[in-house]
Amino acid sequence: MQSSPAAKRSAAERDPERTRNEILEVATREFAAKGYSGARVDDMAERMRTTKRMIYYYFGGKEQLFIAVLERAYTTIRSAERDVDVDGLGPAAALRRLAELTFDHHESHPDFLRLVSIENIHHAEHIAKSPAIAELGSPAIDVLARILARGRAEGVFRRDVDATDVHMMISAFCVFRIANRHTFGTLFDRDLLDPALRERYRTMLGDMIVDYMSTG
Amino acid sequence: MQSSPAAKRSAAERDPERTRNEILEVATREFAAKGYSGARVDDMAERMRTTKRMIYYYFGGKEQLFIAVLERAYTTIRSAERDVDVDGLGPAAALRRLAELTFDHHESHPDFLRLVSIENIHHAEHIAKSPAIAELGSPAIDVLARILARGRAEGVFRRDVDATDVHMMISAFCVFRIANRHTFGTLFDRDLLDPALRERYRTMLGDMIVDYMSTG
Amino acid sequence: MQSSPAAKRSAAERDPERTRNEILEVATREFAAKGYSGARVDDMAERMRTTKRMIYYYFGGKEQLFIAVLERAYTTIRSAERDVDVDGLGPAAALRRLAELTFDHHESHPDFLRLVSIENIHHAEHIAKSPAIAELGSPAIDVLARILARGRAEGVFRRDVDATDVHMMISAFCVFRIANRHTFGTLFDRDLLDPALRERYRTMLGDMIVDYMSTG
Amino acid sequence: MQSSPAAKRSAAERDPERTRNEILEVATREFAAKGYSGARVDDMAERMRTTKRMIYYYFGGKEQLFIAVLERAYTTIRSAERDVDVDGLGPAAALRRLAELTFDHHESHPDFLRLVSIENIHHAEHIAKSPAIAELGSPAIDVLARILARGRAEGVFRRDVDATDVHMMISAFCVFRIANRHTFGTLFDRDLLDPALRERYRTMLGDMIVDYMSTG
DNA sequence: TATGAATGAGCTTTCATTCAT
DNA sequence: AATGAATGAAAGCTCATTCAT
Repeated sequence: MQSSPAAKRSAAERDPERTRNEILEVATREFAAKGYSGARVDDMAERMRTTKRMIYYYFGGKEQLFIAVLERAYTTIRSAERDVDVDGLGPAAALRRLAELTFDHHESHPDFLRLVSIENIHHAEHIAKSPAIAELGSPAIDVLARILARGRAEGVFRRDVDATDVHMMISAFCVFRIANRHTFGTLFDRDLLDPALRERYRTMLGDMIVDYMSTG
Repeated sequence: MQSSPAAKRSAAERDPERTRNEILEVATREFAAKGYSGARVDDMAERMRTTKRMIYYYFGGKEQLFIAVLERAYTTIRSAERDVDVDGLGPAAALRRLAELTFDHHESHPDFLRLVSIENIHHAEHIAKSPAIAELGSPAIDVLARILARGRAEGVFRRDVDATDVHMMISAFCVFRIANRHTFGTLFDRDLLDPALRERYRTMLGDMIVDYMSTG
Repeated sequence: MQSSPAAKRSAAERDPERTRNEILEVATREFAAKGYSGARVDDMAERMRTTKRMIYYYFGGKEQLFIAVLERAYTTIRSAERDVDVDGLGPAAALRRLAELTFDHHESHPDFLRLVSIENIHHAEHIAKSPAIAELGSPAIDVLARILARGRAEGVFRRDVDATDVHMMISAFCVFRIANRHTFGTLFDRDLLDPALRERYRTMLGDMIVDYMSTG
Repeated sequence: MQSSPAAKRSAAERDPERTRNEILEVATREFAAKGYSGARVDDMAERMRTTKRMIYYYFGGKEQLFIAVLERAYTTIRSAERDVDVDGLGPAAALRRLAELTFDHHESHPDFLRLVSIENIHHAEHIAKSPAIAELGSPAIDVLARILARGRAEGVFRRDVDATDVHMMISAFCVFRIANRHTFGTLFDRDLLDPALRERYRTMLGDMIVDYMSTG
């Protein structure tokens, strides 16, 4: 039932940090691929150098493991948001740059959005249990708020929308492309992630958000 | 040992169509609430007037039941799309009307979008198995194509985008509001489905799509 | 791990009542032998004609099974108590007869007292969850109360003790002999259940209780 | 992952005797509370200043720890029995005094009797493995034998019973009150350990044993 | 004398499904 | 057209214990 531990290098060579990380990596893939309920602890174990027992040793259980996976995923995107540099740009260009950052991050982290979808299916009950995620804040919204203020001051942005709503609009576009890829592709015969279409959608996003902010 | 079927009215009073429908209704709620893997055939049975055995009798198994649930949900929305009337309206107003139809339908059918999210988690493998869903076509895109052609002919729409992409843009906004409600609400402390915000988001959607089409 | 069900006669030949009873019988032996925590559902299953799965089908879980086992055991002894006939006897003889009934029942139902000991280790939490056990009442105490009243009326019993305390005194003697058999035997080198000593202890019990009631 | 031992004072400050004692104390409580099989080595460790590893270091395993716990408990009661002073008393008073010693000891050491019950559930297999416990002898029976001899010589005790049986009779009463407290309380709605009833039961015990010995 | 990290074996329970009429 | 009883297979999790220093 369980692959012989003899066949695995002895417990990740007693490097706890590495073991922990390997578990998180494998778990991220498994949860993203099959959802929270569909994911199998046994299947994860089979793809690790450790045994299933270690998952419980390090994380306590399937649910806590899922929470840890979410924490890692959110930490990564929040960190990317924090690093965005829009200082030298005008409001419109800055807005476009920020939107593209979201676009790019989601494209290069397809597992992240799957986890978010899964978490929504479960009514966000797991992130609610993670103080760590709440503490990450929302750098994107902070940056956005500053861009919007500048744009309004300069008369470039004529809409009076708050940063959270603009963030929602950007996210909606980026998230849909990834999260609804499969049904959309099947029903409308268009692969939203076709590399040939990438630039088109990236530009469309920037245009959409800049047009919206500039009109009114 | 299963709850006494004697307590349940004998097999939906021998009305097969009604029994089938009740199963679908209960199953829709259960799948939407817990996902495909998280849904429990036993739990569904407990909420029915029939027994679990009937689910197998009528549908064959959990997967076929899920496919039937998806078919019903897609049939409903396609039918709403087919009924939209934009004939007397100018291109911009028609575009807005169509977007609002999607907005309204998703808001009044929250289970539908949950099912779509779930189906995406499962790589759309179930709708791929349903010829019925493919046969429904995509009325919204057909209507949209006609609106866009008219708009371009009248010089109102200056963007050269195809109907599928515009449909994607509209859907992205509407879907995100519902499907990502829980994580968004938890992380940014804003309930996207707050009735007090409904008109704001509905208008924002129309503005967004019309602005985008009119600029360029 | 699990003995092939093919080797077992098909599901107790579809006789639910019989299957239920067999499970209870095997479970009584296993719980009595190893305690609640020490008992293994797997071990029970191996001694049955059914599979482990049936235990969950019929009883729901290990705890509910234990409760059902207790219910059966208490039902049996209460029934024996209800059947005692002391009508033609004088108070002292009746008292002795009742004490001997308890003595005999405990001796012929060694599992019962082990279950009671186990239940006490668990703070009686399981019988507290069983309305069925509470409803059995305590026939022994009712009978005893009548004997004591008669004895006092006739001047035979001079102690003013209530029935519950007399019942306790009788039970203490009978229970100890069975429940503490092992430690007592090991420490004092006397097997309290040695058949050769049976009459001696049975008489000792009657003498003890009659002497106590008659003095004062 | 185990609670940081850094949070615990380093190994009981390098006082082996103290560490050993703390382990025994915590283990006594845990075993008494949950039984041998129900007790958890992990739970004990959590209540100690040392780590779980030390249990194995000092005692070897769960079973040896339980044996050590029993040894400590039996040593304590045997010591109390050895200290009883009945020299200036007449046989009846001495007998009563000895019975009360047992009554008092059991009342003030509730864990002891729980351990004895638990050990009986396990067929006394652990004390059988402990030469130390056998070597403790049975002071109570020795004292009792002398009292009985005196009583018979003086014509006060007319029953011809041996000391072991009298000890059994006394123990039965005292043990039942503690060991069967929970089921008795639940079933007959009487808390045998209610402080208000203490004197009543203590007197009842003395009367019972003296009456019995004096009659015949 | 002490200890942080790791773990094999086995536990209770669950789940979609089928048997037999 | 319908159903009560049963179930194989596997899931998540726990437990006393040992490894390696």
